[in-house]
Amino acid sequence: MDQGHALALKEAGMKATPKRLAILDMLDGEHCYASPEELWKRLRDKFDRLGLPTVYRNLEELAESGVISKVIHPNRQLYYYFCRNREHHHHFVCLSCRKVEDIPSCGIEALEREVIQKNGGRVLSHILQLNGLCGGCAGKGDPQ
Amino acid sequence: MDQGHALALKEAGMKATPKRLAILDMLDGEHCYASPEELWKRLRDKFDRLGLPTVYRNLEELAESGVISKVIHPNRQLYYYFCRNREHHHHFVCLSCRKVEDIPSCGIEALEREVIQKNGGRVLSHILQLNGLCGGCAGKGDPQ
DNA sequence: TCCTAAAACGAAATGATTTCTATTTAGGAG
DNA sequence: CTCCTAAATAGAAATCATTTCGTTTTAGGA
Repeated sequence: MDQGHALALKEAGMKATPKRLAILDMLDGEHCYASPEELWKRLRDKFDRLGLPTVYRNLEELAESGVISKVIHPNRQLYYYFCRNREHHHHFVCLSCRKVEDIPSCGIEALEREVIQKNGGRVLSHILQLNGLCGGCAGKGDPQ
Repeated sequence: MDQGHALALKEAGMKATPKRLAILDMLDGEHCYASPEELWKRLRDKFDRLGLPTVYRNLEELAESGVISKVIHPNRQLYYYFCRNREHHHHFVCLSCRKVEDIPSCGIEALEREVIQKNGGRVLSHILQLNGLCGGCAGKGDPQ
């Protein structure tokens, strides 16, 4: 159990409960995104009781406070990814093996300024994500 | 009924059925994205019979063939938008009034090349969308 | 005009996600 | 080290947007 995670939770104003830490630990160390149910199934044997809603709730709270990030998936189900990179960045996600690579820079802030200058208004958030096949999966058939 | 829509459907290899055209017509002329159910409710009185699944199916098919585009919404429900701009581009969507503005250029192709060069693999699609409040909605309270 | 694949119907199913109420717990205060 | 309280969890049940299915209708080329 990474002590740094407890710290990250404290900074996010969240209690460092064992289950919350376990969820975070499980996401960490993977280079893949995972669904709530998958994480739940893998964590069940670590706890005598662990509800699926607890996993859903924690993942959502962690994403909201920026500790983990959401993946936008074509099947529109929820997937989450833990990223050590604390800088603002984006992801290239493999639709086959679920590997996630960081995208270095995006220059999207300039785009935001341009849009606001032209249309007015306010940009609250942006989504930038590349979907595809990672180096290992490309050429090994279609994505699942 | 815009005759151009029938043509667009033909080009997409889809039959120009009255309902499909009506869905397309309704989306056209708006600068807002709409949900399947909203479109269905507004179209019901134009037809003695119109099933909600029909609206869902058509919107999905139209989006798949590139005639309309999907909006990625924080509530993860489906929304669609008709865009006259046939060039590759992206959108700034207002989370309050649902207005959609085109984003001129994105330079994302260069980013794709950069990512592939670094990590290998293949980019199948990308998502770029700005979420916020349009000029009219900014400063009028929080988004719904 | 015919024919056939495509489209539409609509009731029913689906299933991921959320809600709800009661119970437990983390962690700051004393 | 206790207490206390807000926060977190359990788990069953509900939700509800979306999809499926088998049947009927229709667009549009032959």
